[in-house]
This record gives sequence, C-alpha cells and structure tokens, in this order.
Amino acid sequence: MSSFKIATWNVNSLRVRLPHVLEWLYYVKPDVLALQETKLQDEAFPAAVIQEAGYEAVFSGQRTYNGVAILSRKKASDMMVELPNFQDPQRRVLAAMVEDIRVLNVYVPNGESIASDKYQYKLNWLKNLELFLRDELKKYPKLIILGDFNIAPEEMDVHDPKLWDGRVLFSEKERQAFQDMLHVGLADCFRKTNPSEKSFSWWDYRMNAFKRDLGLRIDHILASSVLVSACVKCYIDKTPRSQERPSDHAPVVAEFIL
DNA sequence: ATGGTTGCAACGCAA
Repeated sequence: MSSFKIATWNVNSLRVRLPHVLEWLYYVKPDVLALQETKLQDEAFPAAVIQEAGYEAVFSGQRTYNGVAILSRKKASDMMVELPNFQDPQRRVLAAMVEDIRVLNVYVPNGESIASDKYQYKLNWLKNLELFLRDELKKYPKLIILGDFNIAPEEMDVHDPKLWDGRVLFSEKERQAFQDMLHVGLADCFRKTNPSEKSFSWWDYRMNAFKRDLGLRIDHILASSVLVSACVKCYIDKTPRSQERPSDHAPVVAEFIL
C-alpha cells in the first residue's frame, strides 16, 4: 500500500507564477502536478529550476497562450501532445505515463460565449477528447484525466446558478459533454469524496470575486473506476489564491491509496 | 453596473 498524490493547477503564466509553484510543491509535495496556461515556448520552460526542486518535467507549450506541463517525482514516459485526428496548433493536451498510471493533462478551450465560434470549437474539441478517452481507457485501466475543463458540472459548482444559467462554462451542451466523458468510465474525485461541498477552483480577477467567494468549480480530477475506489481524499487548496499576485485558479489535489 | 482585472507584448486579444 502506497500513497499517490496528484494535483492540477492552471497557473496563468508559469513565468509569473514559478515562485508560487515552487513554494506550493515544497509544502504539498505531490507526486504529480499538471499545469495549464504555462504560456511558455518549450525553449523557455524552467526545467532546471524545477529539477532542483525535485521534479522531472514534460511540457508542450507555445508563445502567449495555452501550454501544458506535467511535473512528477519520477520521470514520465510515452508522451502524447495531440488528440488523434484533430489537428490543432493550440497546445492543450499532454498525456504521459507516470509510474503505472496514465496521466492526461488537459486545458479545455474556454469558449468565450455561447454565440462565439470558440464555443463550437470547444464542443468539437470535447467530442474529440471523449473519443480519445475511450481508446486510452482500453489501453490503460489506471487512468487519471485532470486539468482546467472550463465546465462547472452541476448547480452546486456555481456560486449563483441562476445568474450563470445558459452561459459559457455552465451551458447545457458543455455540461452534457462533461457527463459524456464521465460515462466513458470516469468519476469526479472531488464530488465523489465531497458529495455536497460547495467549493470553487476559479474566481474572476475582477469585482473582488475571490474575497466574496463568487467562483466556479471548473478544474477537475477524473479517475477510472479502478482508481476512484482508491481515492481517499480530494480538496481544493485556496491558499495560493489568497497570496500576492495569484493565478485566478486554485490547485486541486487528489490522494490515492494504491 | 454589458463593467471590471490580469498576462502577453507592445495593440488589442484571450480569459
């Protein structure tokens, strides 16, 4: 029996948030940390500094936008950076093996608004992710998909469901796409271990949203059935969000006894 | 309150 701790964090620029990440790794010591919105080209990724902190890194980045990375105590292998049959210059996917677990880090498109072309891109992207997940689950029964899904699954995941009704991040089609992913054979670790807790993982920078706790739960850790039953704890760590110059997202952590 | 804040990059775009 050993403990395995995995986390996801949209850092909104790893260049700006590197000190926050290093401090957080020091205190929380996860086995794996999946990052989104690194906003760094691969040549600029701070692999050496992260290695000094005791973590290996794999990454898929670009200038200005998007970018994903997986930090892990043990070196990751079998990396994939594209959804099959879906050409996309946006760096949003990073799958890798860490120990004997398939880790799939995603930065799902935001969608902007339901009238936007970006909303259609988001739905199409999610459909392709679901197809990829079906194949991945066949290959890897021990699978965790985590990241910024940009979807609040249920009313309980939104500070004001009436206000957010029909809006991007909480629209029917996005929520259905999220359920479709679960039906492939996954469960939401946070909801599984905290059936009625109203906690958020993202708060807008504006309007003092964090202080007023006007947030959404859009960052998730989903696990295959073998792993969900081994998940003993899942929580959102609000500490970094309350610090100076924070990301607008908080890290989400899941612990497994395997 | 159709605003507001942040990051990138150097103006407006994306979130």
